[in-house]
Amino acid sequence: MTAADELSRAKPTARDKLMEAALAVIRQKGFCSTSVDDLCRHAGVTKGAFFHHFASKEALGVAAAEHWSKTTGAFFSEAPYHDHADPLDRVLAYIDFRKSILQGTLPEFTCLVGTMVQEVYGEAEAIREACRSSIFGHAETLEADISEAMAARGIADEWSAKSLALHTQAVIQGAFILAKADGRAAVAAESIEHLKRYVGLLFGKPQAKPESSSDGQS
Amino acid sequence: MTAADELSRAKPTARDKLMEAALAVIRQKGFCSTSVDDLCRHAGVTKGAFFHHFASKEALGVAAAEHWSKTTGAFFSEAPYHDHADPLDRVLAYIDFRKSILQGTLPEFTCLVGTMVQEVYGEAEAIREACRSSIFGHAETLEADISEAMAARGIADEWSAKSLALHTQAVIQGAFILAKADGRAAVAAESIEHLKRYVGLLFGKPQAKPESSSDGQS
DNA sequence: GCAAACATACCAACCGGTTGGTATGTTAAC
DNA sequence: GTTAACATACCAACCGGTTGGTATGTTTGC
Repeated sequence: MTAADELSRAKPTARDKLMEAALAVIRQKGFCSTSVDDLCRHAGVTKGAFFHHFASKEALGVAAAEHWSKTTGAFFSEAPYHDHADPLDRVLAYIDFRKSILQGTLPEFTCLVGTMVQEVYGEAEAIREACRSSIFGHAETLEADISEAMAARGIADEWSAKSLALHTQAVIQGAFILAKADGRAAVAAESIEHLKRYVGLLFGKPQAKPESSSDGQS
Repeated sequence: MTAADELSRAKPTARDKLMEAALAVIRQKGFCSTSVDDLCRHAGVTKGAFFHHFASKEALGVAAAEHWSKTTGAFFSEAPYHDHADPLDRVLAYIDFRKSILQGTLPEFTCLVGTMVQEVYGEAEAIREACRSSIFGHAETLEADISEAMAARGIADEWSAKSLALHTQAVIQGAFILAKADGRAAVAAESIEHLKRYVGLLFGKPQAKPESSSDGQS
């Protein structure tokens, strides 16, 4: 039995509890408004434990961004949108999936690293870089499907697979901001629908009613 | 001579200086990381002056959002993109304009209210509402042109002028986040290009090379 | 096998500095 | 001479971070 097995199975360490607390509290209150005491209280650990595991609050921010990348990476890699045979269908299903997970309260579905990087990009370089890596890394998981879809349809336009992948992330991040401003998720869902329509138009897919997407082969 | 004339012309009051400081400092450091002392120092006024004009830091945040609405509202209403005869050209020119002002450092061209609302949406209801009003109000200035363009082309799809106007703001806000994460503006410009391509495709505009846009009439 | 030596995980109390905010002036305009 | 516009001095609470210390392994020498 490895150490990692033991950690993940039975007894969560103070570090584990602090990571979980960080995702929840920072998404609700933001990074700056979240004090170290807040995190310790929420995690049920003491300040001594906090600074045993993290050299500073900024170090926790970096760790939280990396933890976010890991957990969301696993979440998306196991999601069902990869099952489509056609690469374009996979991209469109990804967008549908992003829309479908806009459920619950705002802190539950908004993005930790998008929130953090907006706050600290100018002050905490290490956090900025960790957030960049998370967002751009996630975008890269889309790039292959987009490239494949472009090749299958002989598309070689003025836009690249990479830029379209990043654009999807921009739309999603922007949708979160509008949702936070509006206090509800509906406006975010509509923006993601526009994104899906855009990708469909780019690849010459006939515009269909959003309800019936069963005949996915183009 | 009105009071407003006097304010804007000769001697800026402590309030004016604090508003100007708020735009600069909050866009650089974020709302929470900006202390009242920071603002006073940057504005060259004392704390007494601050709390003479604002009941609290939150009240300054609300005032800053309203000031932002006012100044950017004037900036955009005077911008040249309104000059096109065709309403679609006005919308496309607006998007071009948004792309063209991605100049200088990040705090210089990013959005104050988009930054603030992401930080405080759950904690400071008054600020959230002021930011919402700023973003959604700006989107409304696009709605008329979009509606007109839809009517001129007989478009009545599953999407509304309002939702497209809000989508443009989502893309722009999301582009700012990616730019902050990346530390450079280029990624934002590419996302805004995607937005322009989307609007063009929505309205059946033939996709043209971005260089030659002289024959704007469709 | 077992104990000394060391490492890890965690805790309660505390520290100096900063925070938003206040109480009490002083100055200048009408 | 009253009122709005500022300045000075100050406060209690909170901030990130440090301290000395304990409990519980883990390794190593013999």
